Amino acid sequence: MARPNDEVAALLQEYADLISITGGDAFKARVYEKAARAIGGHHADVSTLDVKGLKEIPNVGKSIAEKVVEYFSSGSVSAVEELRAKIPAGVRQLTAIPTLGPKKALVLYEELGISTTDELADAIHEERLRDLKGFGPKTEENILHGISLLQSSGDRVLIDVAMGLAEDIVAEMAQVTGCERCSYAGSLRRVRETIGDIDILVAARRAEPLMRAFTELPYVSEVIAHGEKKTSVRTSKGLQVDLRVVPPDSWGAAMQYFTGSKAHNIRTRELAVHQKLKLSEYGLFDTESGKKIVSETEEDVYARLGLPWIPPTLREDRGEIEAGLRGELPDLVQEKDIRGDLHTHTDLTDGLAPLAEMVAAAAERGYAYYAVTDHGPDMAMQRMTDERILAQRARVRELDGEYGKRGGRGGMRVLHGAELNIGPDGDVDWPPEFLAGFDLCVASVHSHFSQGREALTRRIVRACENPHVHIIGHPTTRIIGKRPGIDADLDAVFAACARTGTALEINSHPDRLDLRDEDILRARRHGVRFAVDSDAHAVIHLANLRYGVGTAQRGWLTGDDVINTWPLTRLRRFLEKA
DNA sequence: GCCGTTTTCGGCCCGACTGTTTTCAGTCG
Repeated sequence: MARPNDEVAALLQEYADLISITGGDAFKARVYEKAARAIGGHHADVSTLDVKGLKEIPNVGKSIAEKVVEYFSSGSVSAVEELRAKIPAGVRQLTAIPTLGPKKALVLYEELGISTTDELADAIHEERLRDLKGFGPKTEENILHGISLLQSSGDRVLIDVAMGLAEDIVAEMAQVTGCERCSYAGSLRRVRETIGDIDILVAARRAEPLMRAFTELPYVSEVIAHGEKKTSVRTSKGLQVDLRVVPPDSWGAAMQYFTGSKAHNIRTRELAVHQKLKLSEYGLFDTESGKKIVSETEEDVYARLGLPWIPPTLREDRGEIEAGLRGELPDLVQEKDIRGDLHTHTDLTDGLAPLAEMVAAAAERGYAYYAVTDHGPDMAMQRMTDERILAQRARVRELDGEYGKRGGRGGMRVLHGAELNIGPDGDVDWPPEFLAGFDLCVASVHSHFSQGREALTRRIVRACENPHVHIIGHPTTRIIGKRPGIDADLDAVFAACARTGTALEINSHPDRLDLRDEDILRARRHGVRFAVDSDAHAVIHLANLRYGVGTAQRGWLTGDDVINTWPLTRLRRFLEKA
């Protein structure tokens, strides 16, 4: 079930789209977009707010506040309904076709009555677009190509897939003569959970050799646009990659611009305008004289706008500008702050690597502690028994003895834990006296995802109330792009975690990233603690932690919010759940 | 439609590329 805030955000976004399509005031459309974002990201449930409360949300004024109230009291908004009556839903969907925007969509509907993708494809094949003003042969071709892209998914990809490709391209570009600096930017640098396209930025005096090398990369299947300053390609897997080449002395302004987000950039440019400045990817300029003020580093650009450097993971216009102006940006948790991983598997259950290999790899990462948490017996296919887990414990204690003495700072302590299964009624695998033998327990939902909302909520709250459960693993159980999160009352779960001293996991596996950033932001307001874990089932998965840390940053978490940045003595006190 | 250290009206981010145009509109990010 969608949050009320998300429902309203979708409705306002639809209204904004309909305003654009009907040729309404573009500024008005933008305001509705901004309000949609603000409401979608607002911490409080907007269905409980009155007009006065709603108006306190930025970019929500009287008119929009009244529409929101109207929506919750009557189930619809008359202004939206009026536009819906004029423009079939299919027309709005036409704008999902790349290269086809609101203006062309309206022409197609008004002149030819086209309101679906199929009708559009037919009309092109019947050459009925030939007489329309602004529609030439190339436009027809682009639309047909756009339709096929839309139909062959062309979806966003998981962050690890995009990161692998981006790091490869950056390495390739760095080899090209004349490349002075090269980096990825965009949503990848902001560590969004999925990536729609990859932005690569290069600083060089001459762009041409880089553009050529870029289009000649082996996995490029199509060149979408090819100009002096920008080239866009599509890879054989359908991912779009944009290369921008800027003069070396514009590097900072260009990184700031191409990192985005779009909403964040609009805010920074507005700040510039208010100071009689103009901000673009080439630098920060004085509006009147046109003279460049700064552009070499991001720090310079932000500083001249009166802001501290804002970490990319915060650049979503979720209050980071205001916090920056007040000097109250959070001191975000960093990957180097993580002292240990608290959720990992071995080949005793469904992991691939033996205990000793996982522990050795963890020590290699410089951890101060590391927990082994294989599945309990309730996950029947894992064939866990008391004997097997106790034998593993004995081996863990031996390894703890070995690794605890190594290294300069007291070595790495190896902890013995388990990943328990939260059953349909909130019970977990073993009785309390057996659970007491573990150093820590993660507990997760693995089945019965579609119980009712109340039952799901009660189930997880019960797990929190278990004194031997320390961390709720992958709390919503979503699989990105495959399975939605469970429909539990997350605010009730967050409150229970805060009350019982149970941490919420930020699972770093790229197809989970669970909790997600927006839920972290809400949970944080309840005073919950978090554990950023890899849930590694193989040695290479340990490195996924970077994505979990990025997600934690997107949830504005500091090191103090994350229990596995703490020294072991403080962590052990937390595990007592006193 | 929202907003305000140029405040209650008049602004509202900025630039690249493409296609259909002879000077610019549309789309995208």
